[in-house]
Amino acid sequence: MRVTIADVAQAAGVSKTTVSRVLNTRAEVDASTAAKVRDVINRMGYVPSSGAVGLARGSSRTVGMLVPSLTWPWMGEVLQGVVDTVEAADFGLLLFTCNRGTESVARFTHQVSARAFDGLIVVEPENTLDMLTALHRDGLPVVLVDDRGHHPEFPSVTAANFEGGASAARHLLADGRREPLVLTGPQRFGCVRDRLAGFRATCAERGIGVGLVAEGDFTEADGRACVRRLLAEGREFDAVFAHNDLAAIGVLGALRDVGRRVPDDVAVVGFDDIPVARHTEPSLTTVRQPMREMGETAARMLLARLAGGASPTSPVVLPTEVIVRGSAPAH
Amino acid sequence: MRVTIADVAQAAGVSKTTVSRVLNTRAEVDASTAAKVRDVINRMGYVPSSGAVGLARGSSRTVGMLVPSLTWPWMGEVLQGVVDTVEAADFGLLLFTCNRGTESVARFTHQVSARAFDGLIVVEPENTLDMLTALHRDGLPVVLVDDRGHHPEFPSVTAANFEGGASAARHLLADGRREPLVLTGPQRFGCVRDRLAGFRATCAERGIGVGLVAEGDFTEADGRACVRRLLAEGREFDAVFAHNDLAAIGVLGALRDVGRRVPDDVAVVGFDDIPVARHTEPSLTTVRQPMREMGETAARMLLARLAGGASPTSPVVLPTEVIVRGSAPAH
DNA sequence: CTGAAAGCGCTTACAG
DNA sequence: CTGAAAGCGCTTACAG
Repeated sequence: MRVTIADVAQAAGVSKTTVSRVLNTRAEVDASTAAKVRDVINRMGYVPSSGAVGLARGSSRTVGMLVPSLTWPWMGEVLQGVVDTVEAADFGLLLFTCNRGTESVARFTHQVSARAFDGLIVVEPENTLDMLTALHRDGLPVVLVDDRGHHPEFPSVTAANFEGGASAARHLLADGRREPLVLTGPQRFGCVRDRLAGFRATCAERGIGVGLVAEGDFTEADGRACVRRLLAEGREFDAVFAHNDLAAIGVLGALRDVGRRVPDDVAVVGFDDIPVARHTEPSLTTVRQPMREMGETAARMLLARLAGGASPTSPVVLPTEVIVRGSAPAH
Repeated sequence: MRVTIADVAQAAGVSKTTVSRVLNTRAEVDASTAAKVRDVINRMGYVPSSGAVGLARGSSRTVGMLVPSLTWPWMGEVLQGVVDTVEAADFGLLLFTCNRGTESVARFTHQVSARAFDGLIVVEPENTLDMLTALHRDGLPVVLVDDRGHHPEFPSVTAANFEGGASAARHLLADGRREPLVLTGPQRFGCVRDRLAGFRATCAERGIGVGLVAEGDFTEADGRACVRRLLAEGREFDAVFAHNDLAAIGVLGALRDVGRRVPDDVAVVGFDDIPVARHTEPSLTTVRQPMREMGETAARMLLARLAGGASPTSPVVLPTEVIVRGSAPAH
């Protein structure tokens, strides 16, 4: 059978209390006693049961992570950032998705109440916000990785959306573009409004109006359809700022279909810098969101909170960066 | 404070034993007693502590998953398949990576010994195989999602690599191609040898020799370099079968660079069907691996094993499928 | 510096 | 059908 703290105690000729103390490196233990115990521990290959420790201490050294979907193009980077940070702190990561609606949410809340983890990282909690608010008020530490909404109730990390939009505008204007189309995401998202506002503000500074703004839904199909429709209506533009890369890919497709050259006739800038971006034809210039860093930051914030620290009351904003590729080269 | 089984027992006027029995839907409980207890449970919002249950029962209703990296293009699909299956069975999923070498491995083994989970799913365990073998012999149920090696010791799920290679050959031959180049992955991987063997066997059946085989390393850069080098050496081919999509993308790039037209001059078939494949120029014909289904299958196998069932002794092989796109159209 | 005992919140023989 | 008690493997006052 597996070796327990009692086995170690017996083999070392001390009490379980003493073994526990050397395990938790309490100062009070005599050096030679500690050495002896450590020796036995190593010899027997003893590792404390995480379940028992958790029960006794009332915490599990585990954080939960709730994501809407694991197959979104940028999710892997966020996850990797979180996992790296959490593992480095010797915490476990319990992963949940809520892609199957009510059932998943119910299952998830259950896990929460079961105290399976000490704190929670949530990525874009669109349908789960009410539940999260309740849990948070109930004492569960929560950190959001979230660009979509503004949720002052939670500590959160987000990308510099306003500045990202502004940098897209600067890039296009520097290239001499004067008639931009902005293809936004759903305008109910905070990130969308911020990206648009940043783009507009910069254009306004330079005396350029943004006449053409279309609301999309972040999908490739929609990006393609939208550009087709506008061209069919006779609208003209020499640049497109799409609010995410998938939509930008749809834009590239539509432009190719109708024979407009990118970037000669129309320059295209996306947002996100998902892995596909470097492989489109032409490759996609885009405003990069530092997804991995966002995951790392969220995890660090949560761990700090669990260690007793305070959480920032305003969102932590990470910088974006224009990645220049073929679809909108430098001037 | 949080409500415990003792609180429920007291409020319902029964013993903890009885509460536990209705919790675990044992038959012996009187119907009206059970109803009363259930009522109290709902009213108090009681959920058993997973840690305490785990300790008492000796199992955690949690499975672990160990992956080499979370940012590989197809990992999200595997993960999603595993998570969906595991969640549906009311198990938790503890996620680990071993991308930081020895340190991560050590940390991970520690978690295992701590009995943080009941069983383990491992994706492509290149450096961790010795450790896994030890754990498995020690009684930890393990299932592999693994195309790279052949590990008879473990239950595993894999894609039909031989047949996948054969189908790539059939597709290219049907299109009239007669001089294929095969750009393999590292030949120490079982999947690579199988894909190559399947391709060769089908060509041989049709009387076509495979004169040109190059060993690559699965990266885009290598795929590009390899094709460049072969062309510079004056080698000719009218088709490329790359053993993964990333390498195939490199191939497309190299061919474009030197002005060869795809698919007119050279047809290209990849392997995997990662998300990028539909967005390359031309879009990539590829042999699809059913990543999500592989994740689901592995999870189901592990859960069955944890429920006391036996595991299949030979690998479970899931079918591949040729996804026809622009780089190698149907004849 | 060290240990006996209680406690964390459950489950499970065992007895009735 | 129901409950008192022991036990799962730890930690932590408390006493010495």
